[in-house]
Amino acid sequence: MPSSGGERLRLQDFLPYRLSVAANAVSRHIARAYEHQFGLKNAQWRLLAVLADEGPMTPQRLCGRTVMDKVTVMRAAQGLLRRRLVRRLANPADGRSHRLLITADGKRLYHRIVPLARAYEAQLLAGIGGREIDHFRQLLRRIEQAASAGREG
Amino acid sequence: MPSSGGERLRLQDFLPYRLSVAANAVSRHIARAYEHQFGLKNAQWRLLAVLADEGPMTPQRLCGRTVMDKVTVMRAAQGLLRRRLVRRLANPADGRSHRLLITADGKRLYHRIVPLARAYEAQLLAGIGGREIDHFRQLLRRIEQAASAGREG
DNA sequence: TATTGTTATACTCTATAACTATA
DNA sequence: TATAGTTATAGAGTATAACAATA
Repeated sequence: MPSSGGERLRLQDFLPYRLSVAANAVSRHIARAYEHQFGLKNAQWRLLAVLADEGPMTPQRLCGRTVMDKVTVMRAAQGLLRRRLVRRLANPADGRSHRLLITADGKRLYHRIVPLARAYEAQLLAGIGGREIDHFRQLLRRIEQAASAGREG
Repeated sequence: MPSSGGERLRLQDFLPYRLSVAANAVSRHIARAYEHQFGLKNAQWRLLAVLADEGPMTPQRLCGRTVMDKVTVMRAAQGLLRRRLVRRLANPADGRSHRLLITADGKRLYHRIVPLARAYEAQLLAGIGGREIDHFRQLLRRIEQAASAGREG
């Protein structure tokens, strides 16, 4: 009988652990699939999706929208630029900044991936009711906010 | 209006993305707190918790119990060994293998961390009912299993 | 001076493979 | 030969800091 006295904690029941394991399994699956089928890293797929859905935006704003590090966004953008899936839009008013814009090629690739992404999401949630899914999403958001609260990055 | 034709996907509503963002925020918080207060990396904390709660076990089994890479377990174990928080138990029947055993120092440290871990978990779930939490955990497990299914690695 | 983008450096976790010593 | 543990190497994401160009 290990750890006889004092408090104990089952890692298997520790929410941060379960959250991490689940998220990693999902991310790893997607990373492998999209890398294999489309040559896109996770970070690149995130950028492409945001640019396709929300229009041109600066690298700085992309960091916020994708919750990724500045360096990660930089490297992902460079890969997408090299493949001509996005291009730069200069900012006449401010020579320092620019916006990234998805190209026609980028949109085509994006529209090939969307159905697969939806299908995988459905597969993850197979057999779970719509109300349950909504509720799950809400709790996930609350946990995310609780975890993000009180950090000034 | 970006992405006028074809299917679109809001990254902000894409479950794998939300899951990843939430898990990363939680993991980052813990990593910083425990690194700062106890000098423990996430991987080291996982090992310590499993060894404290489940008793001595081989590195191989630890990989399975913590869902971490072999190399990650190796490096984490080396750190814990260096600090005498765990030690090796030789296996007389098989000279190749051994088990890792948490030491008295390791247990002391573990028992200092447990209340903090519980408190943080409670903080993440503040204001959420017990039944809701159970349900959330169930769905998380289902998603994890759906994501892990069909990989032989 | 402050900010945008960029590069450099380092660290963690992961992935693959090679190596050792036992079996 | 196969396996447990170990080490080497490389990649992705993160964190910090430095730098150039512009404001």
